[in-house]
Amino acid sequence: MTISLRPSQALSLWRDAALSEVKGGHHDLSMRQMSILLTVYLDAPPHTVRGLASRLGVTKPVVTRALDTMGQMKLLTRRRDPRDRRNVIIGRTLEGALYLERFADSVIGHARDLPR
Amino acid sequence: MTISLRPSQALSLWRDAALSEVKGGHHDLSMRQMSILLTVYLDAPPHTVRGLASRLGVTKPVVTRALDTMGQMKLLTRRRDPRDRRNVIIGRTLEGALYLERFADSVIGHARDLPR
DNA sequence: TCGTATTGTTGCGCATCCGAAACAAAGCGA
DNA sequence: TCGCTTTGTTTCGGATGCGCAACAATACGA
Repeated sequence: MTISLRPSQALSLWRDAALSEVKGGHHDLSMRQMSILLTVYLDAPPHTVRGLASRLGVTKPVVTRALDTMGQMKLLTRRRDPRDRRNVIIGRTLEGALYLERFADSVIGHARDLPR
Repeated sequence: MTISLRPSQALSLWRDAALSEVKGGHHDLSMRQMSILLTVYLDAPPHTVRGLASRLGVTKPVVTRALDTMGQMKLLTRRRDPRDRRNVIIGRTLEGALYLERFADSVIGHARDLPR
């Protein structure tokens, strides 16, 4: 499946979706945080701090802090790996799933009526 | 022109583009900041603080501070309106245009090879 | 000219973030 | 058991963000 976009369409799509998010008064996540959240929900588990850090090319403290914030927002969870208690397993939440589902719908809607 | 996306494709596209941005070590803009930047570059000028604030549904200080930050990043400029010196006109820069051009290419590239 | 409205900025107290380094806890090999 | 490694968190100083309210500068009508 190939989806063709022209530059102005790509930017319009991003702007419209981000704008809906802002106007909706939801979380104001940075690109780093959004990358982490989406990776947790799109890639196969398990997810660890170390894994996410290397996947994103950022340091571990960055991931730890993003988990602090988004954990407090109930967008994901943290728990110790019982098999290797050094690891922390990052899990999904119902709230996070609903948030991304709604976000995806927003992107889809804006993609549908993009200026030609 | 109608572009059809399924939810997982919408999220993958956003994730891949955001991830490239993060891994590229560029600016870590929030959705609010990105909305402002894109609005300035996509909508017809002139752009004012008040106009952007109402367009985004945020307060004026939010816009002022975003302009502080992105102005320092050279992504846009501020100058007084000579006709009504209460107004501040927000302008584009070469650097901002290049940044968004590159970003658009990234989105396009990821949209092209999206999983079916 | 004088009062009032409009525009953008700043001050306040507080929360979050950064990178780098130090750190505690857990696993593991000899 | 005793280092050594690995994992995630915390600390540090400093930057940035927030909402809300007060503010200065400018415009404009009576």
